[in-house]
Amino acid sequence: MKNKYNETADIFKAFCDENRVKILEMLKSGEKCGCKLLEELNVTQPTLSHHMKILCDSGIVESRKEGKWTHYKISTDGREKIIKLLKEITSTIIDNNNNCLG
Amino acid sequence: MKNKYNETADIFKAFCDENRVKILEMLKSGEKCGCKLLEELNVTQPTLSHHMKILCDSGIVESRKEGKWTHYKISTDGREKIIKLLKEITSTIIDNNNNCLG
DNA sequence: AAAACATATTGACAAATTTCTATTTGAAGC
DNA sequence: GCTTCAAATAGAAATTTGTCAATATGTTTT
Repeated sequence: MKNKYNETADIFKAFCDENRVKILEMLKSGEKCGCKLLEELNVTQPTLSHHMKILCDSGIVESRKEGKWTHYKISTDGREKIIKLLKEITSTIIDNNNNCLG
Repeated sequence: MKNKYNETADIFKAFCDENRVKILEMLKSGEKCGCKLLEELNVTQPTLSHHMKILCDSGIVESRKEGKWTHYKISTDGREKIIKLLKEITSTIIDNNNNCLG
């Protein structure tokens, strides 16, 4: 059964694997297709596909199909939501106003 | 071998377990001792101890020993660092200025 | 239609993580 | 010193996750 704690946990799973953090770094410079990402990672294609699914499901990455390619990029919208979520789950009654911590 | 990707991944592991998210929620209202947290979670004491170690190691929680009790609270400092880290690893060349998205 | 390429899915296995029981450490009170 | 309580550690079992090989799906090109 799914609950909000679980859903939050699943979102942050995007950031708790070494290869997924590497993928995010590769996407810093902009949109890239799967085959390009695959070249720079020491994993097989199905493994990459698995990681891309987790990244997309969490909302931090969005994909765009174009012919036989899938292009991935960091989602500005997803990013904002996740930053907001992190602020929420770590806020306290003393500092629960989701300040800009810069 | 440890690298920066790994270290980042370890930090976000704090947020990718249901029970740890619950613990953070319990700490929203302020400092609590381990035995208090234990009352509200359906886990054994060694399991709680394990989760508290992961939370403290990531920097999001800090502990204070007082007699036989250990008091835990969300670390304002750790929180700021992790929010900053999340912004960094999800920033792009278009939006790499770590804006306040709050 | 067939071949080539990019990606997704399936199923199996290995590694990591979560959880427990049992035990240990350390502090407080009798 | 002994008991009690809080927390940590060790070791084992169960579950989840990451990975691969094999295969399937879907698109483009010949």
